[in-house]
This record gives sequence, structure tokens and C-alpha cells, in this order.
Amino acid sequence: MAKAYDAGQVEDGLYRLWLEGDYFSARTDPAKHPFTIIMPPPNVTGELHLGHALTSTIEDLLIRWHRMKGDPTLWLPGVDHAGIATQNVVEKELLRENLTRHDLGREGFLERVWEWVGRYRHIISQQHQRLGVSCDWSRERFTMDEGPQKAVRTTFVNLYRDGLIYRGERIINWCPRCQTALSDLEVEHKEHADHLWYVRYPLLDESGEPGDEYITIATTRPETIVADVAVAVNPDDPRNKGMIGRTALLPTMDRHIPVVGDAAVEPAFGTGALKITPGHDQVDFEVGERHGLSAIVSVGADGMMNEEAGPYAGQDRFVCRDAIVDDLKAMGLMEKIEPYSHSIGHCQRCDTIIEPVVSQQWFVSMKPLAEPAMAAVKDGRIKIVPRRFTRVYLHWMENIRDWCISRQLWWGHRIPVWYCDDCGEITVALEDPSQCEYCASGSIHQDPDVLDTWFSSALWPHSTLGWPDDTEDLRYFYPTTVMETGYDILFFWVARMIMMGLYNTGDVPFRHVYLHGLLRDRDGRKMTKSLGNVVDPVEAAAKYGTDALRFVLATGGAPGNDMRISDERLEGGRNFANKVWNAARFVITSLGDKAVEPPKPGARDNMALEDRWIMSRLHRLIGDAGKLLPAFQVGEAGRQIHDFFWGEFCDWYIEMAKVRLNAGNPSPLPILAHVLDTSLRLLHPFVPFVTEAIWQNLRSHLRRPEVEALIAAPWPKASKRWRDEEAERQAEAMMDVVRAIRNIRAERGVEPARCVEAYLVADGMRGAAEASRLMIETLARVRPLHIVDGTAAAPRERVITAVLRDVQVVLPLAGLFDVEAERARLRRQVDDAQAEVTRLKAKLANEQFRTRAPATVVDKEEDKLAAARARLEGLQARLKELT
RNA sequence: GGGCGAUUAGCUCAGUUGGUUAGAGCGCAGCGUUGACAUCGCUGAGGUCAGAGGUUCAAAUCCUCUAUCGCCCA
Repeated sequence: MAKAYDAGQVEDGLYRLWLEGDYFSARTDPAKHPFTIIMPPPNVTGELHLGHALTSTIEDLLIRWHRMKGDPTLWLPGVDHAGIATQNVVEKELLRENLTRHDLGREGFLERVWEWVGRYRHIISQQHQRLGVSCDWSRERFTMDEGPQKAVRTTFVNLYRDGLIYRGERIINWCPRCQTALSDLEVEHKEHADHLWYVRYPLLDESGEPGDEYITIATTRPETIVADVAVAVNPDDPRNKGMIGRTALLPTMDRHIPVVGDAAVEPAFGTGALKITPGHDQVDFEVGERHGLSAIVSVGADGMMNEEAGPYAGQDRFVCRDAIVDDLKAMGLMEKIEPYSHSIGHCQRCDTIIEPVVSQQWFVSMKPLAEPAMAAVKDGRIKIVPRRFTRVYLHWMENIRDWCISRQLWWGHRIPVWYCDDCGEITVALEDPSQCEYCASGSIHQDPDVLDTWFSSALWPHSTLGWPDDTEDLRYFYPTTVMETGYDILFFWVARMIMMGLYNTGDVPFRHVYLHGLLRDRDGRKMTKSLGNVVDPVEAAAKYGTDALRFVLATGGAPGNDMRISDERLEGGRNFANKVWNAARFVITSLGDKAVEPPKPGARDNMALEDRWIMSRLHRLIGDAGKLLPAFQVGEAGRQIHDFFWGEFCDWYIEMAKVRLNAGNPSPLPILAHVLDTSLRLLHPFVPFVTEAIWQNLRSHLRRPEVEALIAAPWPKASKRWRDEEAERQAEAMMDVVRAIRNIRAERGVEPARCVEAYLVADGMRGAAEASRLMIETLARVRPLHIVDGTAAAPRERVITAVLRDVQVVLPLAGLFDVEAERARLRRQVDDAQAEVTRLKAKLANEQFRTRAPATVVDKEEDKLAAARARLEGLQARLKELT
């Protein structure tokens, strides 16, 4: 084995080993419950980012863990066609050839998109493999595959026939740059420092001519004045009493518009009078409907003012704003302009300011779908981790609004609706129809629009398993076990999957939702291309090793919390992989050509103290990991395994084992091999490559290896028979002795190579001390170590003493002895011990504590007090002798 | 306007049913190179767990309020 772990050297080969061993393929076993994860499909737009790496790390971890537990596992990978996003990137590519999609035509353009898809699907799966994902590639799906296409169309038809999909004229969010309608979720609201313009609308007098009176409205959008159809005031607002029923003259357009009364008008806003523009505002649209007002649309699809804008036609909407403001000023109708801050919708994709506009689109009626989706979470059929997101989910569901699903794009699932050119009726069908289902006319044309990408995503957990067909996979793997994704798409995706899963299959799509946090750069900023602070997971994996990246992602934070990623952290991950590698290198080298059996708990009483200790610690760890992982506490589990491996196995056990090995005693070898083997199993889901690489080397040293590769090795089981409180207590005490001696040596500046004489006042720990003599001598560089009973048996003059919980250490360092230093040292420790005793005495003197606290807690405190007292007495006696 | 989260060592973060002398990594200080590992080891310094009340025998952990930062929804 190489002296340092070189990830780049081994990763590709190991992935091939796993592929060739066919470990990723899902197998059904009717006798067992499967563990299933459907991978959130990355967009086919481009390359994976760190968020994908986090997703695949956690999912791979869960999958590998369950696979080792012996559960039939399915991890199904896939890719999303990502309607707008992909259309945008392909259009950008065309632009470099000075082409638009219109130059190619719809069919030609789609050909180009499919070329793109071919290229990027490949790149994405390569990148995933680079990250070590053990998903079932034979079941990989694309949202535009035939199966998912059929699922989309079936769902649309069913919803339509159930009256849950309808076509209507509503205010929708229009992106003038993407030139498509968007759902509410695709709009990001941002605060803008803007203005509030106060505009006077002249009122007509009895003769029907504009008189001296006017009504002043306040608006943030003067350019839409051209589409005003009314002015509204609150009927309860005394300021505008008498206005209702009158007629105003619309500035710039000279149109007569009524003043209406409507309770929706907020009297506190501006002047209490609102301009009503039903064509470009949600609230105004509703006011318009109540008052039978027509809607005028004055902004075109491209964001330019249209012919309804009269003199302003052809101007950009914001250019027009300035022009109208100037004109109003010139007409003397601009009363005042105030600074005003409000939030404005932007296209999530391209950041263009959204134009709310009345438009005919297809919608899904959400309320009936939301009800069962809320119930599924409320009654626990679906559990969301972390739990706090349950409320966020329910709140959104309770206030759900209809979902605009049609997109004016070319790339995506075409809406399965045909319009009859003769009778005007609509045909909605699974198979492309050749004639109108009402009048049988052959003159029909399909709706040109496509569906929101998230419509097909919503079906993903069942469409990937074969729905609407009744497939074996669907029957066995659905409902799936875990949906793991970022909390930022809880509404976009998770909520909609629950709704559609229930609607289509009658069952929930998954049992658990695990939401991870967002990744940020070292300064806590969101990673974006424009900031240039994006960490490329493949680059990071290449530089530090895939395991390093995975370990940091898996253990660097807590569920649902955002996480910062930095080179320092990745270095830490790399160092850990190297540590594991080197510890293993030591064990394997020590084994030579031997093969060993795992230790048996029956033989425990004849084993060395440190052997019993590490076995006890190991089984405690297995037990803890076994509780943390099912609770999705993957970070905590990983940290505990890490701490055990580095802090106990490497720092102590291996060092202790060397003492015997160097004396020609091979008895630690089975323990070394077994603890390493077990640790590798526990670590494998976190750091699959380095552990597999090591295990391939270790395997021939195991007497009966159950399998060919670690990926398929059984997950360790915790055994009570290995738990040994006594050994833990004794071994800890002996390690404390080593630490105490090292501490004194460092403090007194004893040269590292020099051995010192030491006395260990062992008393009740005599047996452990005798057993640990050589260990203490070696690790603390002591020679000789005298083990004695009672402080009287150790020297008193010019000695440095450490009083520990159960034992005392006495170092007769005559040459380095300094009375003042020793006195100060002891005083500090006496103070500490005194404070501890006082604290515990007070606690135990409290009658309430004794009666109300559980007996085990009280006992524990009693023990602590006894130990603290003994220590204090020892320290005081020692201090007295000094003075 | 409503909701959620964060606030713990110089920095980044753990700490899930309340019971530790509050932990880790990085950084810092001192020491260390004859075989597992300098991608390392040993030793050490460093925290009134944002603030104020409260519940409790016991609070970093539960409740209320406040402050600062961030996010979501309207």
C-alpha cells in the first residue's frame, strides 16, 4: 500500500469493480421490504453543482447503508428536461451562430435541443459516477422518455375529465424576455426603491365636461394609465365620499372612466383612490370583475407598449413610464412624486421584471388536490425531516392558489389539447386524435404550448416506476421510502409530488421527506455564476478526493441547515481519508501474511484490558450509529464514527497494540483487524472509495470474508456481550495516567527522548495498572514505573504529583523540581477540585433534587462527589507536604 | 404584515425526547523527524452557549419578550 492515500489513483478502478460486480442493480424480494430512493433529476441544462453533490452524497449514503443491512434497495437516477432553462441555453448557443429558434422552426429547434440533451445526459451521468453514486443505471429515466410522456398525458387527461384542469383568462405572470407565462412560484419578489406618483384625474361636471374638480390617485405604474378602466375608492372612506358614481377623464387617453366603490381599496394607501387596470394587476382584475369592467392589455408579449397605448405604442414599458410622467407634468396633472419602496416580481430564470397580464392559459385547480396532500402529512403517512418544515408545508397548502401550467415554449411536454377549427370545441386525448370528438371535423390543431416542467416532475416517483402501467417495479417499490432534496424546492416539487402521487396512485409517493440545507461559499454567500464563487464538485473531488468532498458534505452540518464549504474543510476531509488509509496500512502490514478470525465475546475475560476496552467502545458506537442513521442524523453518525476511529482507535488502541506487537506478542492482531474491518463497514457509506480500497487489501487477512467487496459486506450489529463498563473505566484511568505524565513532562520541559521514573499509586486499580505497565512506560516514556499502594509508598520529597480520579502519579523529577511551580500547580488543581466539591455538595444537599431527580442521576452525582472529594483530599495532602 | 431559522472558543460548526466539568475541525502557542500517517503526533491557551425574564430539583437545550442577521410567504 502506498504511503499516502491517492484518491485519483484508485477511484475509477473501484467504481468499475462495483459496476462489474453488479452491486447497484435493484432486486425484488417479496419477503423483504425494499428501501427506495428516486433521485431528484438534475436539469439537462448543464453540469452538476455542489447541491447535486450533496443530494447524491446523502442518498448514496442511505442506499449503501441499507444495501449493507441486506434490504432490497433501489436508487433510481434520472434527468429533467427543464423546459425554460434548457430552451434558454440552447437559444443562447444558437445566438452565437446568429440564429434564433424561429430561424430553425419548431421542428428544427427541437432537433437541436435533442442534440444538446444527448451531450449533457452523458456528462451528467459521468459526473455522478465520479461522485461514486451507487444508483441503478439500468433504470435511469429522462422526463421526456416515452414512459414519463405517457404518464404526463394520462394525468392531464384525467385531471381534465375530473374538472381539475381548466382553461381560463386570468392575471398571470408574464416574462417578456422568456416570452412565456410563469407560475407564481417562478416569480421572485425583490424590494425596489421606487416612486409613488400622485396623478390628478379630472372629473366631469354635470354638463359632461371636465370641470375644476379632480380625483387624485396614487400609483407605482404610471405607464399602465393607458389601460385604466376606472378609479376606485373605498365606500367607507369619508375623504372620497361623493366620488362614487362620477366619471373621470383618463389623462393621456381622454377616455371616460367611472369612479366605483370597492372594499378592496385600502384607504390608508396614497390618497385612498386607486386607478383600476384589470389587464395588468391581480387586485384590479378582481375589482373589474365585480364591477363588470373590461380588461385592457397595453403591454405586449415583448414588453413593448401595444396599440392600446395610443401615442405610446411601440415604446418599451419603462421608457413609456418616463414619457407619461413627463406628459402628466406638462399637463399639470402630476400632483407630487414620493419615494416609495415596494416589492416587484422578477423572473426566477432571467431576472426580468414580470409583467402581470390578463391571458388565456391552462390551470390546475389545486384546492381539491391539496386536501389529501395535507392529510397525508398531518396523519403521519409522510414524515418531513426536519420537522419544522411540516408547518411551512401545511401553511403553503392551506393558502394554495391555482397553478398556471401552460408555457409558451417549444421544449417540453406538448399540451394534449386540440381545438376544432369548425365547431370551436376542445378535444383532450391520450392518443393524438385525427378529428374533433364533437363534430368529427378533421380540421383540428393542437395547442402550441407545453406544460410547466414541474408538471412532469410532480409525477416522477411513480412515472419512473412505470405508471400508468401496472408494473412489477411500481407494485414493489412504490411508495418509495425517502425523498431527499433541498428545502428550496419544497413547494415547487415535494408538495406537488405528494398531490399528484396521491391523485394518480391513491398512495403517497414516499414515506419520508429529508430536506437538506443550501450550500454557501466560505463567506456565507450563495454560490452563483456571476459571483464566481461556485465550487465545482468534480473539481473538488479531483483535488481532494471524492471521499473528502463526501465526508465534508455529509458531516459538515445539521439537517435543514445551510452549510459553508471551503478549502480548509475539504482539506480536513482529505486528511481523514489519509488517516484511515494509514491506520489500515499499519494493521495490514502488521498482519503480514496472516489471516485472522474475529474475536469471540466468550473469550472476553482472557483478553487484554485495551482489547476489551476498544471492543466495548466499538459496540457502543455501532449501537449509537444504529440509532442515529434511521433518524436521519447522518452528520452526527458520521462525526461519531470519525471520532471513534481517529480519537480512540488510532490515537490510543493502535499505539497500545504496538507495545505488545513490538514485544513479539501477536495477540492484538485479531482485534486490530476486526476493529478496522468493522470501522470500514461503518465508514463505507460516508467514504466509499478509501474504505473499499483498503478492504480489498484487508480481505485476504480475514479468515472468512463473507463477500467479494465491502459494498456488499453486512452492516455491523451491536452486541451487548461486548459492552464492558469495567474495562472502559479502567482503560480510561490508564489513559489518564499517560496523559498526566505527558502533561507534566511538557510543562517541566523534559526532553522528549528522555525516560523518567514514575510512581503510580494505584490502590483499587492495581490490576489494571499492572496490566498496563508496559503500555504506560512506552506511551509516557517512563522507566521504570513503580506501582504502589498508598501514597506513603511513593517518594514525597521534590516530586511532582498528579492526583487523578482513581489513582495518583508521582514523578521524582529532582533535577527539574521547582517548589514554587509545583505549589502553584497544586493550588490551581485544589481550587478546581474544591469548586467541584462545593457545587456537588450543594446539589446533593438539596432535598428537592434528591426526591425529584431520577435515582440514576442522583447516584451519578454521588459518585462524582466521592471522586471529587478523594481528589481534593489527595491534592490537599500533597500541598501540605510541600509547605 | 405573517411565519421560519440562526446567534455556542479567533473562524466554521456539532450538541433530538432538559441531567457533561459545553465538544470538534481549522487557526493560535510550545514541543516533536529511526518505520501507519508531517495529509502526522504530544501538550496547552481559548467560551457568563446574543440579552432579559420565566418554568424546573436541574436549562445551551423548554416558554415569553428584546436585539442583530438570513430566508420563506403575502
